[in-house]
Amino acid sequence: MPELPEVETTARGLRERIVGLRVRDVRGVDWPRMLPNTSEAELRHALVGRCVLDVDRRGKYVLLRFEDETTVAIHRKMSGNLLLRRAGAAPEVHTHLEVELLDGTLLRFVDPRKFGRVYLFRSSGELATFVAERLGPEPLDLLDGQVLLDRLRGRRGRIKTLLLDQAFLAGIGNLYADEALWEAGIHPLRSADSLTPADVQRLAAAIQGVLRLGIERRGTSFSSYLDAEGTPGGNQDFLHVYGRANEPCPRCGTPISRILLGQRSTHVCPSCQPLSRS
DNA sequence: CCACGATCCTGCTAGC
DNA sequence: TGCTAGCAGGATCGTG
Repeated sequence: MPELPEVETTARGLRERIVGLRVRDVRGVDWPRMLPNTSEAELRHALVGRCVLDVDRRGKYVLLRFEDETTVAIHRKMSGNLLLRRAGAAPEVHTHLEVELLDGTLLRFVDPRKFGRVYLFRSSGELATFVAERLGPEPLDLLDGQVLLDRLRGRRGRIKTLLLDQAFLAGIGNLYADEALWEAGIHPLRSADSLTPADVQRLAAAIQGVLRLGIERRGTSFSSYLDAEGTPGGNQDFLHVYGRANEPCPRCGTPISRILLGQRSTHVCPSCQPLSRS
């Protein structure tokens, strides 16, 4: 599941390879629903002949910035990968979009589960509106205990639910939420207003810590994540709780439990992350 | 504001 | 061995 560190790693990989290249062709859309606000024909018309100016990330979206304020935003959801291939590379299954650049490089959107989405924006205003409607601040920018405390004020929902809310903080998903809460010693079911300022301070530091380490290790390949070159990340070997149900907590040895929050699996050390603060 | 359930998809796994 | 049922999971939407 690509979350902030995986998307950041992909964006960096793409930036190295495709900035400055012009689009020759756009093709291969076999699944119209992945283009909620455009079509293959419109996408081709918007991109062919235009140069890639930069590749950015906002939340879990990769942003391909082209000339004339044209931006393509890609959300990979669970199983999507953005892969660079050399000219003439053999086709691969589950490819739902292929962008050919002038030097022959192919950028493929490969997504077995078909949950991923590709959006086209024709002006920076359109993109800004889209982002403002659904994404909160970037956790790696200016997030300290005070900022997080301010954002939590008045919120009484479960802390993990809030961390997963992209409008609250952008880019955190199930895996890094569990890791950050373990790091901070906070139970995922705690209500936001039960957190002390010290809890919030630790949580802010933990969020930044797990995300930074995730980026340093080029992402977590827990299921299907690959970077732009098709290489898995390295962070899966360093997870403390995610996917480690019944294994000993690395801090205290208590078996990690797996509980459900909403419909999603949540991993917690019942000893390091007590539900009632006593 | 908050919780919960349904929805979208398909590869994988557990169970028979 | 082969089949099937059910799960996973981010975001969105509807209901309570």
